[in-house]
Amino acid sequence: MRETFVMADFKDTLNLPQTQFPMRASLAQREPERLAQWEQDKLYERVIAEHEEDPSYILHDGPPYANGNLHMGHTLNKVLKDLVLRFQSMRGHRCDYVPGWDCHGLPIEQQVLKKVGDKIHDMEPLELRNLCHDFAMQWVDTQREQFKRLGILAEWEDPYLTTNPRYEVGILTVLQRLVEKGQIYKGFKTVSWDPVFRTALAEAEIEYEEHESPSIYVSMRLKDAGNYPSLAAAGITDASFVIWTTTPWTMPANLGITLHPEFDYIALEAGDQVFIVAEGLREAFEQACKLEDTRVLAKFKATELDRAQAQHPIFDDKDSLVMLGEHVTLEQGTGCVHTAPGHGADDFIIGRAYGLPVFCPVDAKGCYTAEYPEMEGTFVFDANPKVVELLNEKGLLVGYRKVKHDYPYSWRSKQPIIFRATEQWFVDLSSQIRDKALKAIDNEVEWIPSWGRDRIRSMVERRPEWCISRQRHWGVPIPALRRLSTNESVLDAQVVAKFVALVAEKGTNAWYSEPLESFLPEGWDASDYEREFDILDVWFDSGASHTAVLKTRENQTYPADLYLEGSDQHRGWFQSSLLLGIGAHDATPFKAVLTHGFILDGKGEAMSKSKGNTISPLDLIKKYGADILRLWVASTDYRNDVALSEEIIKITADTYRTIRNSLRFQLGNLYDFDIAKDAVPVDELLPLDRWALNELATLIEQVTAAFQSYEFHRGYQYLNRYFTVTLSARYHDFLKDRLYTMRADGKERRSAQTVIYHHYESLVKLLAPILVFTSDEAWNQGAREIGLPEGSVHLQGFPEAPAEWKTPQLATDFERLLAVRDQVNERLEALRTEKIIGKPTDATVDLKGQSQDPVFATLQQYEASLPELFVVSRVTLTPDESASELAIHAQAAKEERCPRCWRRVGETVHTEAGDVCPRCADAIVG
RNA sequence: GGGCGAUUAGCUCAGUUGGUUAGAGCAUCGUGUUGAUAACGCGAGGGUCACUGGUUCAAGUCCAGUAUCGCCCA
Repeated sequence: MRETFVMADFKDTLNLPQTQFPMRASLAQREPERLAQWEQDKLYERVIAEHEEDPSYILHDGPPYANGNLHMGHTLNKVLKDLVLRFQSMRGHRCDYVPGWDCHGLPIEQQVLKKVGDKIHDMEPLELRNLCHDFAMQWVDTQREQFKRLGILAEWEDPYLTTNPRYEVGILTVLQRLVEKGQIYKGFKTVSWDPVFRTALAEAEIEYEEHESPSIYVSMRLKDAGNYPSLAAAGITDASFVIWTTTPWTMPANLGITLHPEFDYIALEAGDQVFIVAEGLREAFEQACKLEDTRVLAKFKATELDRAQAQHPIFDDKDSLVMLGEHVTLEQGTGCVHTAPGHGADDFIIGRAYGLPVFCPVDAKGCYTAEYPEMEGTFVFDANPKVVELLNEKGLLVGYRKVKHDYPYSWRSKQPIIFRATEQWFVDLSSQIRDKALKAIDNEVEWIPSWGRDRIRSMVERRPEWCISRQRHWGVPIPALRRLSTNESVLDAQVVAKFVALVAEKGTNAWYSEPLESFLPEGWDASDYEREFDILDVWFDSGASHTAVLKTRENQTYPADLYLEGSDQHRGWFQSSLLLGIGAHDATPFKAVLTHGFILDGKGEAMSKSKGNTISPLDLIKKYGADILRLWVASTDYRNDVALSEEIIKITADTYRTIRNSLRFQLGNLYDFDIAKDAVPVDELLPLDRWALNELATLIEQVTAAFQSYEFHRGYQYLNRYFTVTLSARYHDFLKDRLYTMRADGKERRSAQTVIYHHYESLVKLLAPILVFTSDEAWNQGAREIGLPEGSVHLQGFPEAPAEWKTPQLATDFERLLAVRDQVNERLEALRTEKIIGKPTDATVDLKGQSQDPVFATLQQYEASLPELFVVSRVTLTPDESASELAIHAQAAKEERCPRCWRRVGETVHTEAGDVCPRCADAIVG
């Protein structure tokens, strides 16, 4: 009872940590408060102002699509951008960051159409466009708040929106330049067509799903079979090609049969019929059509039948042309390929080579036109069974079954698409743009990681023409006119220019609302023209951002220093930006492109709503706080895909706690320290403190190098190891005795405090790009408690270690000492296990070694620091020239423990407060 | 099916131009402290470096193939 009282008494004489910096972060509650403060203080503007005179570093934001809540992909992307920018800013750059949104396009239009329902039929395009606009703006507002909540610093008050007239002018300026350079043409091509939305689709808008199709084998009679030598020689007068297709509805559009010029074909007798198929597919064909007892009557090369005629399967009065094409394969079918130039890309190409017309008796809705009167108005997928039945009735159906295969579906309508020849606008890549783009990819852009170059290169090399027109309403109108007298479609640079002038004032709605005359150049006859209403592909919108933003806003630069997006954008935005940049300005819009991977779940599988394994950043913020999410982002090697699970976030939160507590410990031990008055000059610091300062200098260099090369996860690892090992397990642990028990204003304690002060200041700044809320909180608390500069940490520069902090020799020496410490710890642990000691200060350590041994020599050199380093009560060093290696012996100290500092040093001095060791006596008396 | 990637302890990451028993932190287990205490220390266990084959005196590291996962395309 009495002893407890006395101990409590001494506790009051110690210099224990004191701070108001709370151990618990309560991020979910406190972050919004700090955010409000930043907004009130106009933090973003102040950061920019701080770097007004510095060289700029422009990261150009890729616009997310404004149609839903943020998901983890957005989070990863925007946090990475924020990390880059905050680091660059702190390193002395002016980083004007203009965030953007992609606001046009089918996904928005479709969602609006869903809400509108049937009313769409009596709605003017302008009315629909206005609804789409409102819809997009609402999501812009929502996402903006969500991005802000993540702590993303940006020009949120004036983002770029692809619907903004100022931006639309940029889009059309690019179009105008391309028109002027003759890089836009109208082509008649087979395109992927969404019959539900009645629009051509970009490749990016197509996905593949399992689909059940009828698989049919159809015979088409070869005309004048007896005229062909190989057949005649075998006495064949009547033979039929067998074609295979899974789209019976394209049979009416058949104009030909394509064979491979080098394959062997056979005339195969089956019952009373003779079929012509590729030899290599005979077995598969017989199996599929259940043919037995067949016999090969003749074998010949396809070239023999080039340009032969076959009977059209649907129209009795039409023929089908036999052609030769390399694209025919032996993978499936019969080697005789049904060719309908109006419904397939390969078909279109081979048909053009043979001079066939394009026959496409299917309209925009996917229904047969009057060109196939028997089924006019029938939707093609409904027509499939009817066509099959018709072929069966005509005796042409050789085989039939149903197959499941991957079939292209519309990205948005989720319905199967068709291929259909239509008139569309294209950007001409064939001549100049592609070659220049490839050169730029090779020579002018840094790709991070480096394989990005190969990836985008092969994509650009193989990319077909870029179809930029869409038959939709929600987008930037292509100001094309139809000349009635010639029925030609005209895209004229002067018209585009006139339109651009009106758009600046009234937005692109002008195309719908203004009189035709206002777009016509001098001398054009208004009665001979009418407007067309195709709109631009949204990839053109966003791909023009370099013109609409980088070249338009004064605080931006062309090219940008960095584009930073997911690796899917090699096909998307990076490519559209590059092609349009080259096309319009003959220059790449970016100096460097950094890509990140995708978010996967804890098992390494893609997150999707259908799998139900998605994690919402909004939920995580509510539960853990944005700083935890940001720390998680910083911890990942995002160049690959990154896994996310509740477990991973929890571990991240634990790391956060370690960091926070270490900062709290440092702050708490500086409560009576004034850097201006109490600082110990660097060259007078105790060796241990000098060592720690050198460690800090190394950390700063490591973290800086890691951040500079965008490897935040390496910075994270360095920081984490520093907090757990260098500080918590070592330096802080060494220091407790000195900080708590020695005289408050003594040089020993002030030496430690000096170094801790530098640590606190540097560490908070190092963490600032990542833990934006916590670092600011810690900085403000530091301003209150230890005299750090007032204001936000985000107005501070990134730390740089003064040369005098660096003492490589100490690092080498301490490496040796710490290795000995590890061995000492093992001995102490053994004593602890045997219940001989409890805390390390219950023990003393004896070391014996050869005085020549470098380790022993180092121990001798730092003899005075050893008890502190080992956290024991006494260390003796005994030279022993007979020892082969360093002998470490630890044992329980025999001495009484000082009731104040708990060290067992033996000597006691009487003071008014009680009997204590001499050092404590000095501390108490002051 | 094609292009580009990835695969090192339960988790996040290191592993230098191929060169000794593959490292760190977290997590786990054990334990100490109770003067960082919803905190901190100490110790321990845990990896056939996805798999198979090859090159080499020597391979986590180079080559080829396979598997799984991802992005893009067909």
